[in-house]
Amino acid sequence: MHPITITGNAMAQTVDDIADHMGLSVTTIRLVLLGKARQYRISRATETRVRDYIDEHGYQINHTARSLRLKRTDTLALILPRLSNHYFAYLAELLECRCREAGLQLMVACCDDSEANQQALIDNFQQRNVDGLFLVPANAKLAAKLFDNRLVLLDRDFGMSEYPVVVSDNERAGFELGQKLISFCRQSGRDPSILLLAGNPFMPSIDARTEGIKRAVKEAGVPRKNLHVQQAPRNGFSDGKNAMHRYLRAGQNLPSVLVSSSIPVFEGALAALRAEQRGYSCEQVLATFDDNTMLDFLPNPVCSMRQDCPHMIDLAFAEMQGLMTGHATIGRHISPLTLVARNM
Amino acid sequence: MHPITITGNAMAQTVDDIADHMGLSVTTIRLVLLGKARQYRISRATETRVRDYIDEHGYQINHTARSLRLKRTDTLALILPRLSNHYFAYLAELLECRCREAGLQLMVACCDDSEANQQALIDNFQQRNVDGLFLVPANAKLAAKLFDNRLVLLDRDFGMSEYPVVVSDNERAGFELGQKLISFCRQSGRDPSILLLAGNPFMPSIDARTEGIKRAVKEAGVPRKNLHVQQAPRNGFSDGKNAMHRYLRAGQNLPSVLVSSSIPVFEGALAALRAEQRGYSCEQVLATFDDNTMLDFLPNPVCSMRQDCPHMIDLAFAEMQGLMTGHATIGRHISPLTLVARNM
DNA sequence: ATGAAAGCGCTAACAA
DNA sequence: TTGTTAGCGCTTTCAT
Repeated sequence: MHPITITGNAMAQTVDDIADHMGLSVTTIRLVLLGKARQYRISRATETRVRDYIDEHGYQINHTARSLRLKRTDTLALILPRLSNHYFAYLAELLECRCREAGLQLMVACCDDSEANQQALIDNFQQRNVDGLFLVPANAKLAAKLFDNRLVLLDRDFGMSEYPVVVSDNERAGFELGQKLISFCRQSGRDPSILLLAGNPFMPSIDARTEGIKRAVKEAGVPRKNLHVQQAPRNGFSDGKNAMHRYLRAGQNLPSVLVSSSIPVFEGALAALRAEQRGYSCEQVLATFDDNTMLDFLPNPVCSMRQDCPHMIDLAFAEMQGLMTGHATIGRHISPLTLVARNM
Repeated sequence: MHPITITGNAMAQTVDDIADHMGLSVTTIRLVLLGKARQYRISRATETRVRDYIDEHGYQINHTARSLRLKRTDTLALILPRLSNHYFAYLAELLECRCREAGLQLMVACCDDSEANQQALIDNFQQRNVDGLFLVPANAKLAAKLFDNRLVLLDRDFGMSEYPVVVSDNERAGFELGQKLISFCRQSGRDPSILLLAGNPFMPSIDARTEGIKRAVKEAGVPRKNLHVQQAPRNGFSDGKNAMHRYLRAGQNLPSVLVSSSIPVFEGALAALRAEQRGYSCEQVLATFDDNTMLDFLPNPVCSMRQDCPHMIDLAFAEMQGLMTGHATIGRHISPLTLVARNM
C-alpha cells in the first residue's frame, strides 16, 4: 500500500517502488526523471504516464544512497572559531550562499579556537565524506592530504601549509592604519602616541596587524616608546577588557590613540574605560581592525580597517572549485582592506 | 577505549578491506571496533591483533553508508533568515554546539526570508534525510508532517502550526519596554511621546512588540496620538534608515523617545538621524529590541530588551529530542526577555 | 568464538 | 525502447 502524499511531503518513495507500481523498470523511470526521455527514445505515452504519476505521488531522491554510490556528497564544510563574531558569521553567510548556488550544501561548525575541537570536527567531516573543507585554522599543525587535498584555509596564514590560503593583507592594513592615525595626530596638533591592545599573538593575522603598526610608527619617525603594546592572550571581549584594566591600573595615562586588534577586544577595552570613568573623552582617538555599523555611534574620531569578505569568499570558493575539478591553482591569496574613517 | 582516529591520510579503508587483509570476517572486526569483543568472547589474541592493525593503518567509518543502512543521518538542519544578524548567528552557534554535544551535526542555511528559498532548502534537507529541522519560518504556510514531524519552529509564532515552537515573549517585552520608557520620561520631566520604527508587520515577533508598546501606552494613560508608528516593509538597515528619513521629511519633530523593533532597524534609524544632523542630541532617549555591546557606546539614555538565546536553544533542543525519542511534548514555549538600561 | 549473506536506494554498465 | 544487475560500505540476522 502506498499512502497518498502531497508534493514536497512524499513519504520516502524509491525509484524501485515507482517502477513496481507502474509495471516499468527503474531505468525507464530514471530516464524521464533525468529528462533524458527523448534522447533515449522513451515513448511519448510512457513518459507522460511517468510524469503524471510523479506529479501526483511525488518523489524525492535519496541523497544518502546517491552519495554512497557516487562517492560524492555534494557537501562542503566550514570550520571557524565562532559565529557570534560578526566577521566570521558574515564569512559563513557568504560562503553558504555561494555553495548553495553551486548546488553544494555547506556545513558550518564552530571550534572555539580549540585544537581538540578542531581535530574532532575534521574527523567528523571526514567520516561524513564531505567533498571539501574550508578551515579557519586554530593552529599551525595540520595533517597533509586531508580531504584528498580539497582543503582551503581562510583568514589565517600559518605559513606552513601545502594548502591554498585566503587571507587579508593584515600587515599592510596595520601599516596604513598606523600612518593614518599618526598623520591625523600631527594634523590635529597631538603628539602621536599609541596604545595597541593586541589579541592572541600566535594568530598570524593578529600578529601581522601588530607588525604593520610597528612599521608605520618606525617609518613615521615616531619614537618607539610612544607605542605601547598591551598584550592579551586571546581575542575576546574579556581579553580587551582585562588588558585595558591592566594598563590603566599600572597608572599610565591614555595616549592620543587607542587601537585594538579586533572588534571584541575593542568592545572590551571601551567597557573597561567606561568602568574606570577616566580620561575617556570624545576627543580620544579610537581605532580597530574589522568594521561595524555601531562604530558610527561613537562621538570620537574613529578609524577602522574593513576586510573585504565577499572578495575573500569569492577567492576561497574559486580555489575550492579548482581543487574539485582538478585545475588546481594552489595559491596564496591576499585580499586588501579598506580604511574607514569617522569624525576625522 | 579504542582510538579510531587516524593520523595522516589513510585512504578510506573499509571494514571489508581490513577483514580481507587480516584473513578475518567483518563481524570479528566490527565487534572489536564496537568494543564488544569481550562480550562476544572474541579471543584475546584476535582482539589485540585487530587493535594493533587499526592503530597502525587507521579506520574512519563511512558515515554515508551507515546512514543509508540505518535510515538515520545523525544530522539536523537549521534554516534562518541570515547569519549577518547577530541574534540569529548567536542562536546558530548555540544550537550547533548543543547538537554536537549530542553527537549530531547541524547544517545551517540562510533563506533571506524568502519563501522560495525556504522551500528549496526544506526540499534539499528532506532529500539529504536530515533527522530533524529547526526553522525560523519565513511565512505562515507550511506543509504538515514534514520530516516525519521532527520540526521545531524558532523565533516566530505564526500561530497556525501543529509543530512545537519556541519564541520570546515579545508582547510582554514591548509592554515592559513601553512602561520603562514612559516612567523614565515622567521622572525626568519629559512629556512621554514615542516614535516606533516598526519592521515587517507580518512577522509575528515584530507585530507582538508593537502591540506590547501600544498596550503600555494605553495603560499608562498616554494619549494615543503621542505614539507614532512609522512602518517599514522589512527588518533591515535600509528599512530603518528609509523609515526615519520619511518621518523627518514629513517635517515632524522628534518625540522624547525613539524605539525600533530590532537592531538593524535601529542602526539604520540612527544613520538617518546623523545624516540629517537634526534634533539628535545626547538627551534623546533611544530604545530597541535585541541587545548589543555596542549600545554601551552611545552617550544617550538607551534601553534594550535582550532575548535569552541560551534558554531558547535549550528549549528547542529538548523539544527536538522529545520528537526524536517519541516522547513528544509538543508545546509552545515562551521565553522571557531582560530589560537592559544604559545611562538612565 | 567467528563467518556469511541480505539489503538500505541509488547509478552505470550491459542486455535484450 | 525498455529491463536486469552489480555494486557503494555498512548493520543485522542467522549459521556455523
